Amino acid sequence: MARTKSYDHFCAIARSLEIVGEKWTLLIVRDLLRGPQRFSDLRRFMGGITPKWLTNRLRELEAEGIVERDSVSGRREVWYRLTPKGRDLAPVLESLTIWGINHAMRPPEPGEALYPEVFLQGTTTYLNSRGLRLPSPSTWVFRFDAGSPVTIRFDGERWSATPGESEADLVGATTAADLLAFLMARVRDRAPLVAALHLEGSPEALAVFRTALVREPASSARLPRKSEPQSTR
Amino acid sequence: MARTKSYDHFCAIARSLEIVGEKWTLLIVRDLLRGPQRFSDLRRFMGGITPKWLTNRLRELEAEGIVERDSVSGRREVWYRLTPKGRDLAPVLESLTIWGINHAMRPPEPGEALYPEVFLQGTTTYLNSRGLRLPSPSTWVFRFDAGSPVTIRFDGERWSATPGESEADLVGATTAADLLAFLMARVRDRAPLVAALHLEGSPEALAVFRTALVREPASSARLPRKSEPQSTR
DNA sequence: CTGAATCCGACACGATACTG
DNA sequence: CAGTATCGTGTCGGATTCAG
Repeated sequence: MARTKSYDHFCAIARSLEIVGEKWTLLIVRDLLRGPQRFSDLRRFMGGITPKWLTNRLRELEAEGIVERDSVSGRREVWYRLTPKGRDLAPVLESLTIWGINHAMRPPEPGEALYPEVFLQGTTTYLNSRGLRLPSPSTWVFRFDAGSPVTIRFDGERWSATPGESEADLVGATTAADLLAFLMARVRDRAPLVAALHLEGSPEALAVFRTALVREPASSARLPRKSEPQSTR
Repeated sequence: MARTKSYDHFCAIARSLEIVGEKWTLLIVRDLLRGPQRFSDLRRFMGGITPKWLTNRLRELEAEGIVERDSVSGRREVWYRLTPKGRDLAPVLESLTIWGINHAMRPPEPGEALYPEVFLQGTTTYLNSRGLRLPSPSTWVFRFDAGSPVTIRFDGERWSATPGESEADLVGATTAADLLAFLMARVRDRAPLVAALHLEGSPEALAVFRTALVREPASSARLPRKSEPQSTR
């Protein structure tokens, strides 16, 4: 990209980083992996990016053939979407997600932007990396007090999170903070946190959810126990 | 890291990039993945990094628990090596390598740093991603007019490149540029480039090499043909 | 209200020289 | 060999403004 971002080094990693290694670039790709987005969607999800830099990054990504602009004729909105070259960055973002969850996560700080679309995308990536499976394909929808719903799907093989609502086996109604608290807790600490998700669905679907994600405390083990700070999903 | 590198965003990717997203950081990890290195080794492989920034990055990586310093007592040398947390970054570098080879590589430019250790590391990552296999485990050593030899190994499952020399089925003696020209050529254009590798080994080992990496031109197809610029390994 | 452009200050980084 | 020191430039954040 810019001259100072060049490494002058014959190496695929260096070349890749010259293209996608600048600030914000990979976060833009992360958001576009969920589907096309408008300028203001991107701006919102990105927390503090200034419009100037969002514009710059989008132009650079366009010039590199990673992003395409769609202006819907008649409307003033501009939609940005990934090209196949951009979609091929998914493994990079997945490996960064897995490393981050294993080595760099801490509970959200007060002022931090917290979007279910974003952290559920990370959650499903992590579930895939851990090989968690359900006995059968399942679809769960989470609705939030503020913000759009998200659909989590296990297709029998892999997990995915997509924005919006689909026909679901299970529907939860909660807040971003409560869902995150549930996900960041160790499986054996989750039982008291399930209630806040307000899950609704068939008894079978509820059982599938709890079996996979919650370890019920043995009733004889109700004594308070030293809890480690480290979370284990 | 620095305040301006913070994203204030609850997202594993953002967190990871705050730690390893600054310039040079991932290239340092790339080099340390081949094994412990001294300050000056790192400086050499990195092309143009200034000592000040190499020091900065190493200190930050140390503070993050990604790199450890080893001062051999009595000697002035300092060896840097990865911690397990640092080694866990390997998938990130592999996915960047694969994306870069598929979407961002071009022939080396005149002034560009060109190290066999580095591009053979990328080559084996790419071979693994393509699933190329040999009929049996094999070890190939390449010696260079300038620079240290590199051992390429296929263990029956995966490829790896390690610095130094081991007992080998096949030994090549060549230059970095000639080996790179061979690797970047399409399989069907490689036959005339093999000679420059000066391979020595049993006829069986040579046959394994050529079968896997070279497509011999049919003698009836010797007519010149339009060549595409795109390389296919 | 969306999708930008502009000016300014902070600091990340590069180039060069020098030290224990 | 393994760093420091100094100084210039480019990248980025913050605030404001502008056009459709």
